[in-house]
Amino acid sequence: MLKKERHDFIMRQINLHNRVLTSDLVQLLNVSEDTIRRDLQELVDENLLYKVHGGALSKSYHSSFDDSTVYARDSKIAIGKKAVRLIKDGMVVLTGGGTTILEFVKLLPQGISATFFTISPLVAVELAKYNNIEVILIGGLFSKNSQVTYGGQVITQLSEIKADLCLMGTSAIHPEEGLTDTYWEINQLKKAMLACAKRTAVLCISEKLDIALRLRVCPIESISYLITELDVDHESLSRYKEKELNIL
Amino acid sequence: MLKKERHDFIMRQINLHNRVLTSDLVQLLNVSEDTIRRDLQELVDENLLYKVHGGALSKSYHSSFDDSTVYARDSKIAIGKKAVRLIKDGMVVLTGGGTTILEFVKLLPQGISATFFTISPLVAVELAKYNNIEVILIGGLFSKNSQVTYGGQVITQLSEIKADLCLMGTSAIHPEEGLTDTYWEINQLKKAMLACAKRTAVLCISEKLDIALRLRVCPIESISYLITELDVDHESLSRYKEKELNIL
DNA sequence: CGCGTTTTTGCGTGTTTATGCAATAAAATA
DNA sequence: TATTTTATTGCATAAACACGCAAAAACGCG
Repeated sequence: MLKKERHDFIMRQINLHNRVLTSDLVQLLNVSEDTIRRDLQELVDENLLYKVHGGALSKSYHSSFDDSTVYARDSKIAIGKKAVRLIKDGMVVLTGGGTTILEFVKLLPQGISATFFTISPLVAVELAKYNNIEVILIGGLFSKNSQVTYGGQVITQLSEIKADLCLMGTSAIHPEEGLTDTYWEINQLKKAMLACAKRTAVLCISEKLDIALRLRVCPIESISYLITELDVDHESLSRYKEKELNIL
Repeated sequence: MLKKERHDFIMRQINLHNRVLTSDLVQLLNVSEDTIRRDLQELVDENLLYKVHGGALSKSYHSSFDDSTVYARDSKIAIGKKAVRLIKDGMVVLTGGGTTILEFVKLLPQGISATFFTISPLVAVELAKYNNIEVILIGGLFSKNSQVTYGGQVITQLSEIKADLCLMGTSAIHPEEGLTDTYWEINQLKKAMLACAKRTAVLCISEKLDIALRLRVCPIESISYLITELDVDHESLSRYKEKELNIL
Protein backbone atom coordinates (compact mmCIF):
# COMPACT_ATOMS: atom_id res chain seq x y z
CA MET A 1 0.00 0.00 0.00
CA LEU A 2 1.29 3.42 -0.98
CA LYS A 3 1.81 6.10 1.60
CA LYS A 4 -0.70 8.38 -0.03
CA GLU A 5 -3.30 5.67 0.11
CA ARG A 6 -2.61 5.19 3.77
CA HIS A 7 -3.03 8.88 4.36
CA ASP A 8 -6.30 8.83 2.50
CA PHE A 9 -7.45 5.90 4.54
CA ILE A 10 -6.60 7.66 7.77
CA MET A 11 -8.37 10.80 6.68
CA ARG A 12 -11.43 8.81 5.77
CA GLN A 13 -11.48 7.23 9.20
CA ILE A 14 -11.12 10.65 10.76
CA ASN A 15 -13.86 12.20 8.70
CA LEU A 16 -16.08 9.28 9.45
CA HIS A 17 -15.58 8.84 13.15
CA ASN A 18 -13.98 12.14 14.11
CA ARG A 19 -11.18 10.16 15.74
CA VAL A 20 -8.72 7.33 15.26
CA LEU A 21 -6.57 5.32 17.57
CA THR A 22 -2.98 4.73 16.61
CA SER A 23 -3.30 1.11 17.67
CA ASP A 24 -6.34 0.56 15.47
CA LEU A 25 -4.56 1.94 12.47
CA VAL A 26 -1.59 -0.30 13.12
CA GLN A 27 -3.89 -3.29 12.92
CA LEU A 28 -6.00 -2.10 10.02
CA LEU A 29 -3.09 -1.06 7.85
CA ASN A 30 -0.62 -3.67 8.95
CA VAL A 31 2.33 -1.38 9.48
CA SER A 32 4.39 -0.47 12.50
CA GLU A 33 3.37 2.11 15.05
CA ASP A 34 6.22 4.28 13.91
CA THR A 35 4.83 4.48 10.42
CA ILE A 36 1.42 5.44 11.67
CA ARG A 37 2.90 8.09 13.93
CA ARG A 38 4.86 9.49 11.07
CA ASP A 39 1.76 9.47 8.90
CA LEU A 40 -0.20 11.31 11.54
CA GLN A 41 2.61 13.79 11.95
CA GLU A 42 2.65 14.48 8.23
CA LEU A 43 -1.09 14.98 8.19
CA VAL A 44 -0.71 17.38 11.07
CA ASP A 45 1.87 19.26 9.05
CA GLU A 46 -0.68 19.52 6.28
CA ASN A 47 -3.15 20.86 8.78
CA LEU A 48 -5.59 18.04 8.29
CA LEU A 49 -6.03 16.72 11.79
CA TYR A 50 -5.22 17.09 15.46
CA LYS A 51 -2.79 14.71 17.02
CA VAL A 52 -3.33 13.61 20.57
CA HIS A 53 -1.92 11.00 22.85
CA GLY A 54 -3.17 7.69 21.57
CA GLY A 55 -4.37 8.79 18.17
CA ALA A 56 -5.76 11.77 16.35
CA LEU A 57 -8.91 13.85 16.15
CA SER A 58 -10.76 15.56 13.35
CA LYS A 59 -10.11 19.26 13.07
CA SER A 60 -13.72 20.07 12.28
CA TYR A 61 -14.93 18.11 15.24
CA HIS A 62 -13.86 20.73 17.72
CA SER A 63 -14.79 23.84 15.86
CA SER A 64 -17.89 23.31 13.83
CA PHE A 65 -20.10 20.65 15.19
CA ASP A 66 -23.54 21.61 16.31
CA ASP A 67 -23.81 18.79 18.77
CA SER A 68 -24.51 21.34 21.42
CA THR A 69 -27.78 22.36 19.86
CA VAL A 70 -29.36 18.99 20.49
CA TYR A 71 -31.91 19.47 23.22
CA ALA A 72 -31.12 17.69 26.49
CA ARG A 73 -28.10 16.10 24.91
CA ASP A 74 -26.65 14.77 28.14
CA SER A 75 -29.79 12.89 28.93
CA LYS A 76 -29.87 11.45 25.48
CA ILE A 77 -26.31 10.28 25.75
CA ALA A 78 -27.09 8.62 29.06
CA ILE A 79 -29.99 6.84 27.39
CA GLY A 80 -27.83 5.91 24.43
CA LYS A 81 -25.24 4.27 26.65
CA LYS A 82 -27.86 2.10 28.27
CA ALA A 83 -29.36 1.16 24.93
CA VAL A 84 -26.00 0.07 23.60
CA ARG A 85 -25.97 -2.67 26.21
CA LEU A 86 -28.88 -4.33 24.46
CA ILE A 87 -27.03 -4.76 21.20
CA LYS A 88 -25.15 -8.00 20.69
CA ASP A 89 -23.10 -9.14 17.75
CA GLY A 90 -25.14 -10.62 14.94
CA MET A 91 -28.39 -8.97 15.92
CA VAL A 92 -30.97 -7.64 13.52
CA VAL A 93 -32.13 -4.29 14.81
CA LEU A 94 -34.84 -1.94 13.61
CA THR A 95 -34.67 1.71 14.57
CA GLY A 96 -36.79 4.77 14.21
CA GLY A 97 -35.50 8.29 13.98
CA GLY A 98 -34.92 11.17 16.30
CA THR A 99 -32.01 12.69 18.13
CA THR A 100 -32.04 10.13 20.92
CA ILE A 101 -31.58 7.28 18.48
CA LEU A 102 -28.89 9.27 16.75
CA GLU A 103 -26.94 9.67 19.96
CA PHE A 104 -27.33 5.98 20.59
CA VAL A 105 -25.82 5.16 17.21
CA LYS A 106 -22.84 7.37 17.86
CA LEU A 107 -22.16 5.44 21.05
CA LEU A 108 -22.02 2.00 19.48
CA PRO A 109 -18.67 0.25 19.91
CA GLN A 110 -16.46 0.39 16.86
CA GLY A 111 -16.09 -3.23 15.94
CA ILE A 112 -19.72 -4.22 16.37
CA SER A 113 -21.21 -6.45 13.73
CA ALA A 114 -24.96 -6.32 13.16
CA THR A 115 -27.74 -5.61 10.71
CA PHE A 116 -29.72 -2.42 11.11
CA PHE A 117 -32.97 -1.53 9.42
CA THR A 118 -33.98 2.07 9.79
CA ILE A 119 -36.56 4.54 8.57
CA SER A 120 -34.29 7.49 9.30
CA PRO A 121 -31.84 8.71 6.66
CA LEU A 122 -29.72 10.45 9.27
CA VAL A 123 -29.47 7.32 11.32
CA ALA A 124 -28.50 5.40 8.20
CA VAL A 125 -25.70 7.83 7.43
CA GLU A 126 -24.42 7.58 10.97
CA LEU A 127 -24.63 3.79 10.99
CA ALA A 128 -22.69 3.66 7.75
CA LYS A 129 -19.63 4.76 9.65
CA TYR A 130 -19.34 1.31 11.18
CA ASN A 131 -17.57 -1.11 8.91
CA ASN A 132 -19.30 -4.23 10.16
CA ILE A 133 -22.82 -2.94 10.30
CA GLU A 134 -25.06 -3.67 7.37
CA VAL A 135 -27.47 -0.80 6.90
CA ILE A 136 -30.81 -1.10 5.17
CA LEU A 137 -32.73 2.08 4.75
CA ILE A 138 -36.47 1.59 4.41
CA GLY A 139 -37.72 3.86 1.71
CA GLY A 140 -40.94 5.72 1.14
CA LEU A 141 -42.46 9.13 1.51
CA PHE A 142 -40.18 11.37 3.48
CA SER A 143 -41.64 13.32 6.34
CA LYS A 144 -40.45 16.90 6.61
CA ASN A 145 -41.31 17.08 10.30
CA SER A 146 -39.96 13.92 11.76
CA GLN A 147 -37.27 13.27 9.12
CA VAL A 148 -38.23 9.66 8.65
CA THR A 149 -39.84 7.76 5.85
CA TYR A 150 -43.47 6.83 6.32
CA GLY A 151 -46.59 5.77 4.47
CA GLY A 152 -47.95 2.60 3.01
CA GLN A 153 -44.79 1.59 1.27
CA VAL A 154 -42.81 1.74 4.47
CA ILE A 155 -45.37 -0.31 6.31
CA THR A 156 -45.41 -2.92 3.59
CA GLN A 157 -41.66 -3.23 3.74
CA LEU A 158 -41.69 -3.41 7.51
CA SER A 159 -44.09 -6.31 7.35
CA GLU A 160 -41.43 -8.31 5.56
CA ILE A 161 -38.81 -7.76 8.23
CA LYS A 162 -38.19 -9.89 11.28
CA ALA A 163 -36.00 -8.06 13.76
CA ASP A 164 -34.57 -9.13 17.10
CA LEU A 165 -34.99 -5.73 18.58
CA CYS A 166 -36.75 -2.53 17.75
CA LEU A 167 -35.47 0.75 19.14
CA MET A 168 -37.79 3.67 18.98
CA GLY A 169 -37.91 7.14 20.34
CA THR A 170 -41.13 8.29 21.87
CA SER A 171 -43.46 11.25 21.97
CA ALA A 172 -45.23 10.16 25.13
CA ILE A 173 -45.49 7.23 27.46
CA HIS A 174 -47.94 6.62 30.26
CA PRO A 175 -48.24 3.72 32.71
CA GLU A 176 -51.89 3.10 31.88
CA GLU A 177 -52.29 4.47 28.40
CA GLY A 178 -49.06 3.02 27.10
CA LEU A 179 -47.38 4.51 24.09
CA THR A 180 -49.27 7.28 22.37
CA ASP A 181 -48.73 9.72 19.56
CA THR A 182 -50.31 12.70 17.86
CA TYR A 183 -50.10 11.94 14.19
CA TRP A 184 -51.94 9.20 12.44
CA GLU A 185 -49.16 8.33 10.07
CA ILE A 186 -46.52 8.11 12.78
CA ASN A 187 -48.90 6.07 14.85
CA GLN A 188 -49.37 3.56 12.06
CA LEU A 189 -45.65 3.48 11.52
CA LYS A 190 -44.86 2.67 15.12
CA LYS A 191 -47.45 -0.06 15.19
CA ALA A 192 -45.84 -1.63 12.17
CA MET A 193 -42.41 -1.36 13.72
CA LEU A 194 -43.55 -3.00 16.91
CA ALA A 195 -45.14 -5.81 14.98
CA CYS A 196 -41.99 -6.87 13.23
CA ALA A 197 -39.63 -7.06 16.17
CA LYS A 198 -39.39 -9.74 18.82
CA ARG A 199 -38.74 -7.15 21.46
CA THR A 200 -38.99 -3.41 21.60
CA ALA A 201 -37.01 -0.88 23.57
CA VAL A 202 -38.43 2.58 24.07
CA LEU A 203 -35.92 5.39 24.47
CA CYS A 204 -37.53 8.11 26.46
CA ILE A 205 -36.22 11.17 28.24
CA SER A 206 -37.90 11.57 31.60
CA GLU A 207 -39.91 14.62 30.67
CA LYS A 208 -42.00 12.51 28.33
CA LEU A 209 -43.06 10.13 31.07
CA ASP A 210 -46.66 10.11 32.24
CA ILE A 211 -47.99 11.82 29.17
CA ALA A 212 -50.79 10.46 27.04
CA LEU A 213 -51.59 11.79 23.60
CA ARG A 214 -54.48 11.33 21.25
CA LEU A 215 -53.63 8.17 19.41
CA ARG A 216 -52.63 4.91 20.96
CA VAL A 217 -49.71 2.98 19.57
CA CYS A 218 -49.68 0.09 21.99
CA PRO A 219 -50.26 -0.84 25.61
CA ILE A 220 -47.32 -0.70 27.95
CA GLU A 221 -47.19 -4.50 28.00
CA SER A 222 -46.07 -4.61 24.39
CA ILE A 223 -42.84 -2.95 25.31
CA SER A 224 -39.87 -4.96 26.52
CA TYR A 225 -37.52 -2.24 27.68
CA LEU A 226 -37.99 1.28 28.88
CA ILE A 227 -34.80 3.29 28.78
CA THR A 228 -34.58 6.69 30.43
CA GLU A 229 -31.73 8.77 31.69
CA LEU A 230 -32.95 8.26 35.28
CA ASP A 231 -31.62 5.85 37.81
CA VAL A 232 -33.48 2.56 37.77
CA ASP A 233 -34.79 3.19 41.27
CA HIS A 234 -36.00 6.69 40.60
CA GLU A 235 -39.51 7.15 41.89
CA SER A 236 -40.84 8.47 38.59
CA LEU A 237 -40.37 4.98 37.26
CA SER A 238 -42.11 3.09 40.04
CA ARG A 239 -45.45 2.92 38.28
CA TYR A 240 -43.76 1.47 35.21
CA LYS A 241 -41.93 -1.11 37.27
CA GLU A 242 -45.20 -2.66 38.28
CA LYS A 243 -45.94 -3.33 34.65
CA GLU A 244 -43.19 -5.88 34.36
CA LEU A 245 -41.21 -4.32 31.62
CA ASN A 246 -37.46 -4.09 31.96
CA ILE A 247 -36.31 -0.71 33.04
CA LEU A 248 -32.79 0.38 32.22
CA MET B 1 6.33 -2.26 -27.50
CA LEU B 2 6.05 1.36 -28.43
CA LYS B 3 6.12 4.12 -25.91
CA LYS B 4 2.60 5.22 -26.73
CA GLU B 5 1.33 1.71 -26.20
CA ARG B 6 3.01 1.62 -22.86
CA HIS B 7 1.42 4.89 -21.91
CA ASP B 8 -1.99 3.61 -22.92
CA PHE B 9 -1.41 0.47 -20.95
CA ILE B 10 -0.47 2.45 -17.88
CA MET B 11 -3.50 4.69 -18.20
CA ARG B 12 -5.73 1.67 -18.55
CA GLN B 13 -4.31 0.20 -15.38
CA ILE B 14 -4.86 3.48 -13.61
CA ASN B 15 -8.44 3.82 -14.72
CA LEU B 16 -9.10 0.23 -13.81
CA HIS B 17 -7.54 0.11 -10.39
CA ASN B 18 -7.06 3.77 -9.50
CA ARG B 19 -3.39 3.01 -8.86
CA VAL B 20 -0.27 1.39 -10.20
CA LEU B 21 3.02 0.39 -8.65
CA THR B 22 6.20 1.16 -10.51
CA SER B 23 7.49 -2.29 -9.72
CA ASP B 24 4.40 -3.96 -11.17
CA LEU B 25 4.73 -2.03 -14.36
CA VAL B 26 8.38 -3.02 -14.65
CA GLN B 27 7.34 -6.65 -14.56
CA LEU B 28 4.28 -6.35 -16.75
CA LEU B 29 5.93 -4.30 -19.44
CA ASN B 30 9.38 -5.79 -19.21
CA VAL B 31 11.30 -2.56 -19.20
CA SER B 32 13.60 -0.92 -16.75
CA GLU B 33 12.44 1.10 -13.80
CA ASP B 34 13.85 4.21 -15.37
CA THR B 35 11.67 3.82 -18.39
CA ILE B 36 8.59 3.45 -16.26
CA ARG B 37 9.53 6.49 -14.24
CA ARG B 38 10.02 8.49 -17.36
CA ASP B 39 6.67 7.29 -18.63
CA LEU B 40 4.96 8.28 -15.44
CA GLN B 41 6.65 11.65 -15.47
CA GLU B 42 5.47 12.28 -19.00
CA LEU B 43 1.93 11.32 -18.09
CA VAL B 44 2.12 13.69 -15.18
CA ASP B 45 3.21 16.42 -17.56
CA GLU B 46 0.13 15.67 -19.62
CA ASN B 47 -1.95 15.96 -16.49
CA LEU B 48 -3.20 12.42 -16.72
CA LEU B 49 -2.23 11.01 -13.39
CA TYR B 50 -0.83 11.67 -9.99
CA LYS B 51 2.64 10.45 -9.15
CA VAL B 52 3.62 9.28 -5.71
CA HIS B 53 6.54 7.46 -4.22
CA GLY B 54 6.26 3.88 -5.39
CA GLY B 55 3.83 4.39 -8.23
CA ALA B 56 1.00 6.59 -9.35
CA LEU B 57 -2.64 7.28 -8.57
CA SER B 58 -5.61 8.20 -10.70
CA LYS B 59 -6.44 11.86 -10.82
CA SER B 60 -10.16 11.20 -10.47
CA TYR B 61 -9.39 9.20 -7.37
CA HIS B 62 -9.57 12.12 -5.02
CA SER B 63 -10.49 9.49 -2.56
CA SER B 64 -12.85 10.90 -0.04
CA PHE B 65 -10.11 13.00 1.35
CA ASP B 66 -11.81 16.08 2.62
CA ASP B 67 -15.39 15.39 3.49
CA SER B 68 -15.79 18.60 5.35
CA THR B 69 -14.81 20.94 2.60
CA VAL B 70 -16.51 19.85 -0.58
CA TYR B 71 -13.99 19.41 -3.31
CA ALA B 72 -14.26 21.95 -6.14
CA ARG B 73 -17.28 23.51 -4.52
CA ASP B 74 -17.38 26.53 -6.80
CA SER B 75 -17.57 24.38 -9.88
CA LYS B 76 -20.33 22.34 -8.34
CA ILE B 77 -22.34 25.42 -7.55
CA ALA B 78 -21.94 26.61 -11.13
CA ILE B 79 -23.22 23.26 -12.31
CA GLY B 80 -26.05 23.36 -9.82
CA LYS B 81 -27.24 26.71 -11.10
CA LYS B 82 -27.42 25.41 -14.63
CA ALA B 83 -29.23 22.28 -13.55
CA VAL B 84 -31.86 24.29 -11.72
CA ARG B 85 -32.96 25.73 -15.05
CA LEU B 86 -34.17 22.31 -16.10
CA ILE B 87 -36.62 22.01 -13.26
CA LYS B 88 -40.18 23.18 -13.86
CA ASP B 89 -43.14 23.21 -11.56
CA GLY B 90 -44.97 19.94 -11.39
CA MET B 91 -42.11 17.83 -12.60
CA VAL B 92 -41.27 14.39 -11.34
CA VAL B 93 -37.53 14.23 -10.87
CA LEU B 94 -35.25 11.38 -9.95
CA THR B 95 -31.83 12.12 -8.48
CA GLY B 96 -28.75 10.21 -7.48
CA GLY B 97 -26.37 11.20 -4.76
CA GLY B 98 -23.09 13.03 -4.46
CA THR B 99 -21.95 16.48 -3.57
CA THR B 100 -22.80 17.99 -6.93
CA ILE B 101 -26.42 16.96 -6.65
CA LEU B 102 -26.47 18.25 -3.11
CA GLU B 103 -25.30 21.67 -4.21
CA PHE B 104 -27.95 21.63 -6.90
CA VAL B 105 -30.66 20.96 -4.36
CA LYS B 106 -29.52 23.84 -2.22
CA LEU B 107 -29.89 26.15 -5.19
CA LEU B 108 -33.49 25.32 -5.99
CA PRO B 109 -35.88 28.28 -5.76
CA GLN B 110 -37.88 28.33 -2.55
CA GLY B 111 -41.41 28.10 -3.83
CA ILE B 112 -40.83 25.35 -6.32
CA SER B 113 -43.37 22.58 -6.41
CA ALA B 114 -42.30 19.18 -7.62
CA THR B 115 -41.95 15.53 -6.78
CA PHE B 116 -38.47 14.21 -6.16
CA PHE B 117 -37.45 10.60 -5.96
CA THR B 118 -33.96 10.04 -4.65
CA ILE B 119 -31.63 7.27 -3.58
CA SER B 120 -29.60 9.60 -1.40
CA PRO B 121 -30.62 10.16 2.22
CA LEU B 122 -28.67 13.38 2.37
CA VAL B 123 -30.39 14.71 -0.70
CA ALA B 124 -33.73 13.72 0.81
CA VAL B 125 -33.00 15.64 3.98
CA GLU B 126 -32.01 18.69 1.99
CA LEU B 127 -35.06 18.46 -0.26
CA ALA B 128 -37.27 18.25 2.79
CA LYS B 129 -36.53 21.88 3.48
CA TYR B 130 -38.77 22.87 0.58
CA ASN B 131 -42.40 22.98 1.57
CA ASN B 132 -43.82 22.20 -1.82
CA ILE B 133 -41.53 19.41 -2.78
CA GLU B 134 -42.74 15.92 -2.15
CA VAL B 135 -39.79 13.72 -1.32
CA ILE B 136 -39.75 9.99 -1.81
CA LEU B 137 -36.67 8.22 -0.60
CA ILE B 138 -36.01 4.95 -2.33
CA GLY B 139 -34.94 2.42 0.24
CA GLY B 140 -32.61 -0.52 0.19
CA LEU B 141 -29.11 -1.50 1.16
CA PHE B 142 -27.11 1.54 2.09
CA SER B 143 -23.68 1.97 0.52
CA LYS B 144 -21.00 3.13 2.90
CA ASN B 145 -18.87 4.52 0.11
CA SER B 146 -21.26 6.40 -2.09
CA GLN B 147 -23.87 7.11 0.57
CA VAL B 148 -26.77 6.01 -1.54
CA THR B 149 -29.11 3.07 -1.42
CA TYR B 150 -28.47 0.31 -3.91
CA GLY B 151 -29.16 -3.31 -4.64
CA GLY B 152 -32.01 -5.31 -6.06
CA GLN B 153 -34.68 -3.69 -3.98
CA VAL B 154 -33.74 -0.25 -5.20
CA ILE B 155 -33.75 -1.36 -8.79
CA THR B 156 -37.13 -2.99 -8.41
CA GLN B 157 -38.57 0.19 -6.98
CA LEU B 158 -36.98 2.28 -9.69
CA SER B 159 -38.64 0.15 -12.31
CA GLU B 160 -42.01 1.29 -11.01
CA ILE B 161 -41.19 4.97 -11.35
CA LYS B 162 -41.76 7.14 -14.37
CA ALA B 163 -39.82 10.37 -14.03
CA ASP B 164 -39.64 13.39 -16.29
CA LEU B 165 -36.01 13.96 -15.60
CA CYS B 166 -33.16 12.10 -14.01
CA LEU B 167 -30.25 14.00 -12.55
CA MET B 168 -27.13 12.03 -11.86
CA GLY B 169 -23.59 12.75 -10.89
CA THR B 170 -20.86 10.98 -12.76
CA SER B 171 -17.59 9.20 -12.18
CA ALA B 172 -16.42 9.47 -15.75
CA ILE B 173 -17.69 10.47 -19.15
CA HIS B 174 -16.07 9.99 -22.52
CA PRO B 175 -17.24 11.05 -25.98
CA GLU B 176 -16.91 7.56 -27.41
CA GLU B 177 -17.23 5.31 -24.38
CA GLY B 178 -20.12 7.23 -22.89
CA LEU B 179 -20.87 7.01 -19.20
CA THR B 180 -18.73 4.55 -17.29
CA ASP B 181 -18.20 3.52 -13.71
CA THR B 182 -15.97 1.34 -11.58
CA TYR B 183 -18.38 -0.55 -9.40
CA TRP B 184 -20.85 -3.11 -10.58
CA GLU B 185 -23.59 -2.18 -8.18
CA ILE B 186 -23.41 1.50 -8.99
CA ASN B 187 -23.35 0.65 -12.64
CA GLN B 188 -26.54 -1.36 -12.36
CA LEU B 189 -28.10 1.39 -10.34
CA LYS B 190 -27.37 4.05 -12.91
CA LYS B 191 -28.73 1.89 -15.68
CA ALA B 192 -31.96 1.49 -13.77
CA MET B 193 -32.17 5.20 -13.14
CA LEU B 194 -31.67 6.01 -16.79
CA ALA B 195 -34.34 3.53 -17.76
CA CYS B 196 -37.07 5.14 -15.72
CA ALA B 197 -36.65 8.73 -16.80
CA LYS B 198 -37.73 10.35 -20.02
CA ARG B 199 -34.60 12.43 -20.11
CA THR B 200 -31.37 12.36 -18.21
CA ALA B 201 -29.03 15.16 -17.25
CA VAL B 202 -25.48 14.32 -16.28
CA LEU B 203 -23.80 16.67 -13.84
CA CYS B 204 -20.09 16.50 -14.40
CA ILE B 205 -17.19 18.65 -13.30
CA SER B 206 -14.77 19.14 -16.14
CA GLU B 207 -11.99 17.05 -14.69
CA LYS B 208 -14.11 13.98 -15.17
CA LEU B 209 -14.47 14.56 -18.87
CA ASP B 210 -12.73 12.24 -21.29
CA ILE B 211 -12.23 9.46 -18.79
CA ALA B 212 -13.40 5.92 -19.37
CA LEU B 213 -13.64 3.43 -16.57
CA ARG B 214 -14.16 -0.28 -16.50
CA LEU B 215 -17.91 -0.67 -16.69
CA ARG B 216 -20.20 0.94 -19.18
CA VAL B 217 -23.41 2.55 -18.01
CA CYS B 218 -24.69 3.84 -21.31
CA PRO B 219 -23.59 5.34 -24.60
CA ILE B 220 -23.40 9.08 -24.83
CA GLU B 221 -26.55 9.10 -26.95
CA SER B 222 -28.68 8.02 -24.01
CA ILE B 223 -27.98 11.27 -22.25
CA SER B 224 -30.07 14.35 -22.89
CA TYR B 225 -28.09 17.00 -21.08
CA LEU B 226 -24.48 17.35 -20.13
CA ILE B 227 -23.92 19.98 -17.48
CA THR B 228 -20.42 21.12 -16.61
CA GLU B 229 -19.05 24.24 -15.01
CA LEU B 230 -17.43 25.21 -18.31
CA ASP B 231 -18.69 27.69 -20.82
CA VAL B 232 -20.79 26.05 -23.53
CA ASP B 233 -18.23 26.93 -26.17
CA HIS B 234 -15.25 25.61 -24.28
CA GLU B 235 -13.10 23.46 -26.48
CA SER B 236 -13.11 20.54 -24.04
CA LEU B 237 -16.76 20.11 -24.90
CA SER B 238 -16.43 20.17 -28.68
CA ARG B 239 -16.30 16.41 -29.03
CA TYR B 240 -19.46 16.10 -26.98
CA LYS B 241 -21.24 18.69 -29.05
CA GLU B 242 -20.94 16.51 -32.11
CA LYS B 243 -22.94 13.87 -30.31
CA GLU B 244 -26.11 15.92 -30.34
CA LEU B 245 -26.77 16.07 -26.67
CA ASN B 246 -27.65 19.37 -25.07
CA ILE B 247 -24.76 21.01 -23.38
CA LEU B 248 -25.41 23.48 -20.59
C1' DC C 1 23.12 5.90 -49.24
C1' DG C 2 25.82 8.40 -45.67
C1' DC C 3 26.03 11.17 -41.82
C1' DG C 4 24.52 14.03 -38.29
C1' DT C 5 20.53 14.49 -35.13
C1' DT C 6 17.02 13.09 -32.17
C1' DT C 7 14.62 9.63 -29.45
C1' DT C 8 14.52 5.86 -26.64
C1' DT C 9 16.35 3.00 -23.44
C1' DG C 10 19.31 0.89 -19.88
C1' DC C 11 23.13 1.30 -16.61
C1' DG C 12 25.96 3.25 -12.87
C1' DT C 13 26.21 6.25 -9.09
C1' DG C 14 24.87 9.01 -5.50
C1' DT C 15 20.64 10.76 -3.11
C1' DT C 16 16.26 10.64 -1.04
C1' DT C 17 12.41 8.27 0.98
C1' DA C 18 10.02 4.78 3.56
C1' DT C 19 9.99 1.82 7.16
C1' DG C 20 11.12 -0.87 11.18
C1' DC C 21 14.01 -1.46 15.42
C1' DA C 22 15.84 -0.19 19.81
C1' DA C 23 16.64 2.87 23.51
C1' DT C 24 14.81 6.51 26.07
C1' DA C 25 11.37 9.93 27.50
C1' DA C 26 6.77 11.33 28.47
C1' DA C 27 2.06 10.54 29.50
C1' DA C 28 -1.73 8.04 31.21
C1' DT C 29 -3.45 4.76 34.59
C1' DA C 30 -3.83 2.28 38.64
C1' DT D 1 4.34 6.09 43.40
C1' DA D 2 4.72 2.22 40.32
C1' DT D 3 3.36 0.31 36.02
C1' DT D 4 1.75 0.27 31.64
C1' DT D 5 0.98 2.55 27.44
C1' DT D 6 2.30 5.79 24.05
C1' DA D 7 5.89 9.18 22.00
C1' DT D 8 10.25 10.63 20.47
C1' DT D 9 14.68 10.16 18.68
C1' DG D 10 18.45 8.32 16.22
C1' DC D 11 19.95 4.74 13.41
C1' DA D 12 20.01 1.02 9.84
C1' DT D 13 18.45 -0.88 5.65
C1' DA D 14 16.17 -1.53 1.55
C1' DA D 15 13.55 0.37 -1.82
C1' DA D 16 12.62 4.12 -4.85
C1' DC D 17 14.45 8.00 -7.19
C1' DA D 18 17.20 11.56 -10.08
C1' DC D 19 20.81 12.49 -13.12
C1' DG D 20 24.28 11.98 -16.39
C1' DC D 21 26.14 9.07 -19.79
C1' DA D 22 26.31 5.94 -23.60
C1' DA D 23 24.62 2.59 -26.89
C1' DA D 24 21.15 1.58 -30.03
C1' DA D 25 17.46 2.68 -32.82
C1' DA D 26 14.78 5.82 -35.53
C1' DC D 27 14.72 9.82 -38.16
C1' DG D 28 15.85 13.61 -41.49
C1' DC D 29 17.97 15.35 -45.32
C1' DG D 30 21.22 16.38 -48.82
